[in-house]
Amino acid sequence: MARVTSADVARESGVSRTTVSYVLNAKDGVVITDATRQRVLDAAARLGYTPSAAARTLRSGRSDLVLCVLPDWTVGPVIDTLIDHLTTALAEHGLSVLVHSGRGKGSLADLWRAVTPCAVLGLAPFDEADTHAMRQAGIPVVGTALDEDPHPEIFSVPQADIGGLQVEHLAERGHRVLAYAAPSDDRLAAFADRRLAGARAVCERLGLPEPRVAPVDLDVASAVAAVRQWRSGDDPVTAVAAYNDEVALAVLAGLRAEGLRVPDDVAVIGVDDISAARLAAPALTTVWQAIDAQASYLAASVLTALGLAHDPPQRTSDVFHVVQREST
Amino acid sequence: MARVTSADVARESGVSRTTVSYVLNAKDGVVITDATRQRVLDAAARLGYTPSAAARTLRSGRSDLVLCVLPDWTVGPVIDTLIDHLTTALAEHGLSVLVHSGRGKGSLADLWRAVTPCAVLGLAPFDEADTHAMRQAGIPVVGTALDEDPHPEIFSVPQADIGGLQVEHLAERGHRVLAYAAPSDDRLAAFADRRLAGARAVCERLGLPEPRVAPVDLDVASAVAAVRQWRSGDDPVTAVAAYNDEVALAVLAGLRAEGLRVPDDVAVIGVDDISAARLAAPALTTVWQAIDAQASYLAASVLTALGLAHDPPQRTSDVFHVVQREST
DNA sequence: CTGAAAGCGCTTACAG
DNA sequence: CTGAAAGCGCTTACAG
Repeated sequence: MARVTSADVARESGVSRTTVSYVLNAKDGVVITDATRQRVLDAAARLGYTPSAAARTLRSGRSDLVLCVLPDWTVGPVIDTLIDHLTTALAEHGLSVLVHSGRGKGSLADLWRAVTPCAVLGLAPFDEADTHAMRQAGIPVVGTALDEDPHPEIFSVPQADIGGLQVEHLAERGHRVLAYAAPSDDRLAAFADRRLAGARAVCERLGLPEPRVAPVDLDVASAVAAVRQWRSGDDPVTAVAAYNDEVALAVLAGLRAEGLRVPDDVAVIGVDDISAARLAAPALTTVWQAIDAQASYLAASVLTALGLAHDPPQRTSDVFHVVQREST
Repeated sequence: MARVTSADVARESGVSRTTVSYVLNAKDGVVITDATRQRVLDAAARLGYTPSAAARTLRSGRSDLVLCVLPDWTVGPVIDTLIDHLTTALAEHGLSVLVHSGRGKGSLADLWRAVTPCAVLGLAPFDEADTHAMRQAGIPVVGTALDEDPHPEIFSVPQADIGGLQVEHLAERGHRVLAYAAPSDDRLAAFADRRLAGARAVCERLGLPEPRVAPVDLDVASAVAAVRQWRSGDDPVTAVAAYNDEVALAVLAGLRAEGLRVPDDVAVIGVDDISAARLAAPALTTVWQAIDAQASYLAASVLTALGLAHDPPQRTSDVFHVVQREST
C-alpha cells in the first residue's frame, strides 16, 4: 500500500496538484469553484489522503510540531496535566505537541535543528545561547520565567507568590515561628529558592522572624531530622511551609514519628493539591494552582508567537489559592 | 542565518554532496579516504551542520521519531519514569521519542500518517484496524498487551500477576476474607479487570472466597462507602487489595474515618510504590514494579523491530515484588 | 574513490 | 479560475 499523495488526489478528481493544494489549504486570495472544491475534497476523503508532514516541512521550513522541553527533574502530576491541556488546546490549531524529557542527553541545539519545530516551549529556563540561536533561526521561543515577567512570550508563574501565600495563611492562623521545608533535589533549587524568597518577604512584611530552612527528602528519616532541628531551641517552630505536597507529606510523617500533633503542635501547608494531600492524615492544607489557566496562557502565547491567535494571551487573576484542610 | 545544508559542507570541504552524505552516514560498502573523511567531518563541525530531518524523512520515507502513544487516562509517575528510561535508551540509537497524550482528539491514523514515525509504541492497546494500517504502511508497531503474550513485539506486563501477588501476600498474613478496591475511572477498567482476575484466580487456588469488589474514588466519602459495605454482613472483610497506591491511600482514609485500625482490623496493599505510600500512616505495603526493566524491554523491542538491535529483547524475571510495610 | 542527476511530496510564484 | 515548473535538503543508484 503505497502512500497516497496529492498527485493521486489530483488524478482522482481530474485537477492539478496546485488546485488540490489550494483547496486543502483553504488558501485565501485564491478562489476555487464550489464544484471543483467538492470534487477534490471527496477524492481526498475517498483515498484517505494525509499530506506528508515531511514534505510540507521541507517546503515551508517549518513543521506543525511544537517542541515542548521539560526540565531534567521529575515533573509530577502538575506538569502532566499542563501538557494535556496544552496538547488539546494546540491540537485545535493543527499543532502537535512533542514533549521531550531532556535529561541533559544531547544538546538542545541538535534537537531543535533536527525536528524543525514551528515553536519551542520551554517548561524550564533555557540557556541564553540556545534561546538566541533559535530566535536567530526564526523559531519563536516561549520560555518560562520563575518570577513575574512583562514579556508575553515569557510564561511566568510567580513562584514567590506561592511561598508568600503559604506564609500569609500560616500567619493568619496565628503562627509566628515558621519553617520552610525545601526539596533536597538540587535541580529544584531554582523553584524552591523563589518560593522561599517569597515566604521570607512576607515574614519580613508581617514582622515575623525568618523562616528556618531545612531540606527534606521524601522519606521519614530525613523528615525526622528536620523536625528535630526545627523544634530545638527556645523558640520551636509551630508551622511548616513545604515546597510541595510530597515534601509536606514527608514532614507530616516526620512529625508523626516524633509524636507531635498536627495542627496543634505544628501546622503544615503544601503546594499542588495532589490527590494524596486530601487523603493524608490529617488532610493536608495546600496551595492549589490553576493549571488549566496556565496551560491556556501558554497555548495562547504560542499561537500569538505564530501569528495564529485571535486573542492575545490573557493573564488570569486567580492563579493560586489556599485549600484549607485539617493540617493548619 | 540561513540553514547550513550538506551543500555548504561540500563546498567548504571541496567535495560533492554525495561524499558528504557517505561520510556522515558512515555508509558501509563505500570506502572514503581518511583525509577526505576528516576534511568533511571538520567542515561539518565548523559550520555546525545538522541534517534536516524533514528532507531525510522525505527521502527515506521514515523519520527518526518513535511515536509513543499514551492511553487516555491520567498516567502518573510510573509511566513518566518509563518514558524517561525509554527516551534515554533510544536516544543512544539516534531515535527521538515523541510522546503523544492522545486524549482521543483526532484519530491515531492522522497522527501517524502526519508524523511518519519509524516506529509506533503503544502504551495502551490499539485498535485492530489502526495496528493493521500501520503494519501495512511498513511501520513496526510495538504494542502493549495486558497479559502474557508470546510475541516479542508485544510488551506485556502480566497484570493478572499483580493482583495474584497481592492476594498471596494477604493470604500469607492470615487473611481469608478479601476485598478488591477498583478504580472508579472506566478508562482503567481494562487494567483493573485483569488485576482483579488475577486476584480471583489466586483466591480460588487457595480456597478463599471471592474478593468483594467495590469502586473507590480518590476521596474519603467514596472510600467510606466501600468500607462500610465490606465490613457489613457476617463475614467482614479483613484485608483489601487496591488497584494502585492512590486507591489504597483512599481506602486507608476511609478506614480511618470509620475508626478501624490498620492492619489490625483491616490490612491494605497497593501497587506502584509511589512516594506517598511510604509516607502514609500507616506506611503502605505495596507491589513494586521494575519500571527500568520494562523500559529496557520496550526499547529492545523497538530496536529489534527496526533491525537495529544487537540483542533480542530479554524478559526479566523479577518484574514485581511486594514491599512490606506497616499496612499489612 | 568521487561526482552529476534524479526524485521523495509538497507549496507557490508565475503564466495562462 | 487552473496548470506547468521550480525548489525545499537529502540520499542513492549510476557513471566515471
